[in-house]
Amino acid sequence: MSTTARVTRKGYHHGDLSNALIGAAIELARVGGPEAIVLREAARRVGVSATSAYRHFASHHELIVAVKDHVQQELTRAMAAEPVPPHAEPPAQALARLHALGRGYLRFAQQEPGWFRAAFNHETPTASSSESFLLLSDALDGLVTAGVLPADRRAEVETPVWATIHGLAQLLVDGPLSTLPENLKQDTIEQTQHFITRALRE
Amino acid sequence: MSTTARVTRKGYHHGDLSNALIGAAIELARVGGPEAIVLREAARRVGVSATSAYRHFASHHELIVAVKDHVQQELTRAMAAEPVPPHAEPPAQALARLHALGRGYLRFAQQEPGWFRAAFNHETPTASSSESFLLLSDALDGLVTAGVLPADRRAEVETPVWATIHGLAQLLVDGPLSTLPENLKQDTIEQTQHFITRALRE
DNA sequence: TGTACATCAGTGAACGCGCGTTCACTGATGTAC
DNA sequence: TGTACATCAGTGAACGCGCGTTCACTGATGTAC
Repeated sequence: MSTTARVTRKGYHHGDLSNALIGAAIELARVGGPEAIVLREAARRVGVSATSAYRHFASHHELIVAVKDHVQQELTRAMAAEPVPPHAEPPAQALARLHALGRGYLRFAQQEPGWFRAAFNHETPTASSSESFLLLSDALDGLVTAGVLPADRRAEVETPVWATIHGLAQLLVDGPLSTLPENLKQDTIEQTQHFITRALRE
Repeated sequence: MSTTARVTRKGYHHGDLSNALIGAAIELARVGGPEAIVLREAARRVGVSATSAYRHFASHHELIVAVKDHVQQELTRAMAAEPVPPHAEPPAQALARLHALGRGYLRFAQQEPGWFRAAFNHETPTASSSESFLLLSDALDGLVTAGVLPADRRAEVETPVWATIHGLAQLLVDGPLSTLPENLKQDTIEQTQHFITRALRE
């Protein structure tokens, strides 16, 4: 991606310092979450003076926002990349599509907890925060089309579905469920998908 | 409560410094969340040297844990304190009880976002983290007794219900829903309660 | 093609800050006789 | 009831650290003529 394009330093000018700093900051967040995004450390890793960052970011906060933006795109990617098991019947297919998004969300949260925490650290709404929401929205439209969800319930269901998956992710990654053995974590995920299906189904 | 018992300083010895420090730290968390729990600042507010804290806590971390513990008890209290509108029919009554817990949870999160964040900051399981879970567990038992929820689904429903409310709280307090006007926030809460009811009901 | 010069993208030193923690200390308290 | 003394609960100075940011600077780049 653009943020990881590495141009080996060819003298005084770096060539792609902005992206290099973001890349280093992303790596910091990956390991230590949002509070590990330290401007000086990012500069250090790129092999550049701390001050140079100010040619590309007005402040530490701007660097953080850049990382959040990237990480939210990664979340969206993980959701979209989750395979959808094929089903013959449209209703089952539409549900499978929704549940794949949920699995992608949860997989991302579990595999990259630092990034996940960075994505949702406080409200700092970035441009990319809506992208994953659009995927959910599409999947719900699909449920209406497939006749699983009545059209008049479509709107009221959006936030609850999101909240359920998001809450489970929080509990598994950062909360009281984080100490569960992996197989029990998988069980809670399946239970939750089942729970959502029940709430949606006419 | 014990942590807020203020003994006016009567000379060299404070008398209740441990609780006074915890109380100050709780106030810091209230305003600024868990990362605002700063040992030196708590000591400053109590009017005592920073070092004195080490007579009562082995480390900064211990102070944080004490705050988390308190704050989790507050959450439990908020859940238990939420009024339950009376219903004639046992099923409706059992559902009302569950939903009151949810409302208490969400009210606490919205009214005291700093505390809420402190309660769930990373995993640092405290003794009190299970208390609010017990309330949920009781309410679900009540749903089984009232015939709303089949006994064999009782277990699989616990985590999803929790996740849904917890997720909504996160989205409202710290996440993308935090910028919604208050009335729309209330709408999402009602939608979510309805969503849960649907998922539970036989 | 060569040169003057504005602009751009870096540098290194320094500032001010506040943190958690250690250390050797001292004043206050309580207990044994 | 008085006193010696151990223990307890504070103190103040200091350490080492790392942060974000500012400043005046300098080397590299690109463009106008």
